[in-house]
Amino acid sequence: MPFYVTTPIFYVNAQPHLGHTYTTVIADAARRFFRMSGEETRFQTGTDEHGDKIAQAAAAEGVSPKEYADRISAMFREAWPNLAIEPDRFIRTTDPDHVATVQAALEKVHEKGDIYFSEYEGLYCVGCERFLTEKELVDGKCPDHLKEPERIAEQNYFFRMSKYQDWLVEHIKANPEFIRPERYRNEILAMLAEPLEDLCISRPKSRLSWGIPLPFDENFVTYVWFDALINYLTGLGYPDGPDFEKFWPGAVHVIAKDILKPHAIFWPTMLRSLGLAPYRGLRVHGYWNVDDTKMSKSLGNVVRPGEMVEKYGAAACRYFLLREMAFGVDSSFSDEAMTARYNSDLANDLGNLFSRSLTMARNFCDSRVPAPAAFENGDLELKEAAEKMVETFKREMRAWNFHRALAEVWLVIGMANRYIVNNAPWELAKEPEKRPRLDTVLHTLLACLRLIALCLFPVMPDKAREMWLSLGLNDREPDFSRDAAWDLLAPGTSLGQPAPLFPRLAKKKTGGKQQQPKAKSGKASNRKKDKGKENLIDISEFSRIDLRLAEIKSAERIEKSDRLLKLTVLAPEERTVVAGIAEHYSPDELIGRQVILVANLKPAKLMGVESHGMVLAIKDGGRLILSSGSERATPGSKVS
RNA sequence: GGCGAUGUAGCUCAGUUGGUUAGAGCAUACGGCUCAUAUCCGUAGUGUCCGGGGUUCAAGUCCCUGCAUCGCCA
Repeated sequence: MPFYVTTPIFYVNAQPHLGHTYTTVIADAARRFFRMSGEETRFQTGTDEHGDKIAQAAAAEGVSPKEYADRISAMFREAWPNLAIEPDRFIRTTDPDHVATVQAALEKVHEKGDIYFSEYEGLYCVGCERFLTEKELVDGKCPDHLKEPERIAEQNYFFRMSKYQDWLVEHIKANPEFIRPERYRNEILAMLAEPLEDLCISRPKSRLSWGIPLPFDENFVTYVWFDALINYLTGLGYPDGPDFEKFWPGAVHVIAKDILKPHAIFWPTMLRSLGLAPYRGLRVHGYWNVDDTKMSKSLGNVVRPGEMVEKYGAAACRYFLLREMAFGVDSSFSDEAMTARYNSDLANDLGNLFSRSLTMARNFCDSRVPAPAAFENGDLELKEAAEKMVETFKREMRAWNFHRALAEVWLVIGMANRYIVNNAPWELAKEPEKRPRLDTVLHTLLACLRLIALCLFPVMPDKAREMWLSLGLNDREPDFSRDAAWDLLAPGTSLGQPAPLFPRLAKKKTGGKQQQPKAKSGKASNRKKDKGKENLIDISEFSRIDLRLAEIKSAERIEKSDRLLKLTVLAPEERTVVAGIAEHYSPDELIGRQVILVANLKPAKLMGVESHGMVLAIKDGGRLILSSGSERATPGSKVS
């Protein structure tokens, strides 16, 4: 069946980060895998560009919404080629064909009678761009934006989603593969156990003009989901395009867990109303934390794909993302973890395996594929393991278990390294009568490397091609039907010259201590010396603490706490900090004061309020004195 | 508050339908090799499988309960 994989279209209110990168990398890897499995494939990603937030951000910059969207959208489009990500279509919700498709779809659903006009009254938060329920409010304010929502009564169009609820429940129950992993399927079934409300799909133009006008009422624009989700159809040329019939039955959407509900509930009911089959599958992944902390702008720990690729290269980044995260659950990124994977898996195990193999082929066989003689048990074991690897790899990739698929490949990489030591080709090379054995061993080894490279194509296309070419194979896209046989290396073929595939990365230096290799005898005494200095920290340890000047914008007491104040500070971005200073300072006298803030402290919830940093103060007996500079300075200035 | 997930070695995790002395990788220590990117190979470990109770000839695995962490819903 043709395979059509999509990422969500990413909202242009933020620049590409690790989360976007992961979604897009796995979509690309999956598409490469299915293409190599002989399927026709199509892969689409893009950007979502309408809405209040974009209009406001553009206004703040003094540009038009389209100009603003152009700029951010380009950042996404330009980020992907650096990671060997090759979508067939990069779609934008401002593309003319998309606007037309949204309107056509709305028209159709409207004609069917699944859209109705009704009044809605509620508390609207401009920041969230949505109505909030009373229960969501904290002290009458939106907990995310710390603003009181406005009470708005307005008339809007609604999609009769509830009409399709029973059908959807049946469909999910009848198709275990529809939503995966299973935890998310269960979550959706739990949500569907309650009656669904209909979906508001419009905003009056008076309040929001940056959107796609409703075809049946010029006074309204389409609100988020009927605009965004339709992109999956637009890209195939719905309703008449030649690709639509071919690819739609094989549609697989990759998403992060935050947009599960729209994709698992809104979208299938919309498709049903349109008279279309539901997509084939939804694949839901978890979040990437950074250094075990939520990734967030205010913490300044956002990982950008550009920086990551520059540091580690596209292949290593793709490998890490696919290997490190168990699909579906949250995982953690850190430079330490990345470096460890890079050095141990890529440089030491895989890279060195290729390097030593090609070197031996050069030294002992004149850089040509040798002809094998009789096989021994050890040879056959490696062969069987490599053949099994290909099968397991295919099975796990199909099941979206990328980490397991890769673990299987590395199992065989380990075996190949052991195979070399067990057979010691350098010993065989010393005795001319062992020539046939030497040839057999190196031939077996190279055949094994060929299958390893084959499996790695979807994961790291560029490096896999390097491996492939260095094995003397021709420069065409390999696939699993033609190339998965064990021995397709013609004796006599010339091989590439050995070169490090993944040069080792320098280990992170901890305070320069490890720069000098220590004589073994000196080790014990060094340790003792270090012990005496335990309380001293190195300058590098200090520099990990991000101290900044912050200006207090507002302050309020936290209910039921005598000591805590909730502060909103500028540093330079706005953030919420909880400080235990209520017994020493009143909220009023704090406004406008400048203090020193630990800006990269792990966020913590205190009395229900999440604090993003710590304000420094001096304890003098019973007194508490807030820290500050002796003169005023720009909020956000670094303290060092 | 309701529902659910997770809890296994210092770290990250695997443990299929209950079935020998509970595994892998990383990290650590020691030894070996020299083809290789200071790489590779071997050996050595450490575990109250979150606590408590139960079912069973047999429980990391099934049931009940408590705790912790996380998620979703309200």
